[in-house]
Amino acid sequence: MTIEASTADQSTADRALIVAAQLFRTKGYSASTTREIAAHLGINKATLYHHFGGKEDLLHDLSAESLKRMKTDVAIAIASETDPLSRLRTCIRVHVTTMLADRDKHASMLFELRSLTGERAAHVLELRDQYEQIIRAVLQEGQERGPIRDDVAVKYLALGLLNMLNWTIFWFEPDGDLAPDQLAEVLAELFLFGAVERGNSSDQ
Amino acid sequence: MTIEASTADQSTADRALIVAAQLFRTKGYSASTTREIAAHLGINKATLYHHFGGKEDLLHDLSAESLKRMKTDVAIAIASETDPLSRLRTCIRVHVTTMLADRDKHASMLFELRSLTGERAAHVLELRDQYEQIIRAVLQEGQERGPIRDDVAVKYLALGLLNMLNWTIFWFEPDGDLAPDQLAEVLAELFLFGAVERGNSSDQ
DNA sequence: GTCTATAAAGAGATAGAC
DNA sequence: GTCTATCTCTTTATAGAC
Repeated sequence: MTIEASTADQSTADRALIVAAQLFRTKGYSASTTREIAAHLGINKATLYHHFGGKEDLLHDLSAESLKRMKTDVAIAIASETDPLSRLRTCIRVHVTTMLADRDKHASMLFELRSLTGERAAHVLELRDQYEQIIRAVLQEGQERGPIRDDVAVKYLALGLLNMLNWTIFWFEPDGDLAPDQLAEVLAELFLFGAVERGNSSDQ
Repeated sequence: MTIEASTADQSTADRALIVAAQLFRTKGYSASTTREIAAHLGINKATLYHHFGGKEDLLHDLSAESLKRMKTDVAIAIASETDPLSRLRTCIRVHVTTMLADRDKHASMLFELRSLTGERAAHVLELRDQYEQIIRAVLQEGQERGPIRDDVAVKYLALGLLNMLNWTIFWFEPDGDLAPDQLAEVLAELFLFGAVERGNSSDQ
């Protein structure tokens, strides 16, 4: 397993987060050891503790990094869209592409959140809630000023949307037949317009 | 934590799977110990090894149980439906209700599949593939004989559908405002007809 | 900032009596 | 089928030299 590729001119701390994320996504947080992480970094186990207080800090830091990136990317992207539907489409596209641009960190955050405790857990949960609030606001705007149906509560629109988008990180293969932005397009199309053909009398 | 509730007249092996599933879902497979499982069962650690070859057997057995139940329930339910769209609706409803009826085992299967190795992994993956083939067949039939759009490949329809349904097990709260069959209805509505209002000129 | 060495605890699993 | 007792290995984390 070659993990260290293209982490040359980064600090040891940054490289540690990259390596940890890859291990956490593949084997899970609990099954990954600080020994492995140090080995992949080419440093001694003890050296890792100079950069981080402990194993859980690695998970906290990479999770926080993942969510902050998500919040920033999506917030910037939707700021330049005025039409509610375009804004939602942009939201979906950036969510998927940002997520898949760093699969390891985002998957680790999504799957291993339960392994965080105390203040570290609280902080990451807070960041997650802030991000989801952005999504819910876009959906609500779509109901009030756009074509989004209002017979389904925003809560469940957001639930369905995040289900569809987040779980993708499990299945996505970088060498598959769709690039991240193409996959995002398919998922947006499916979420917005549904699996049943439009314009037919068979609706509902 | 009271786990042992309502496992009275079951074999020790069955009770062990129930207890293991609850721990695996909550803390993850790797972070759960055979000591904890035995403690919740009220038996000694060593006794567990009379019923199972090892910790991984617990995960394998409960995962296989989860998938076999899913396959059986869905296969029986769709057999009595002839209309392609009704069949898909039924598929979604049974998937969600069966899954949520035993959250612990299904969530453990979904999340901890990566912790299985060798033949145990191969067997569970085979069961999962068999189940997904049932879903794909229903979607394909919907394209050929029903109103399901054929501009999105079955592969991605299945991906989007399973994303939306499976991830729900993470968020579902038994004491929430929707019962499993009501939640299934909302998700079916969303997947089939999309988030954008129908019948408007704003489509596409 | 990195190392050697080690502490202290917890893990999965087994032997053998009852 | 269940127990006591224990083995063996691995884990996270720290002390202290360089």
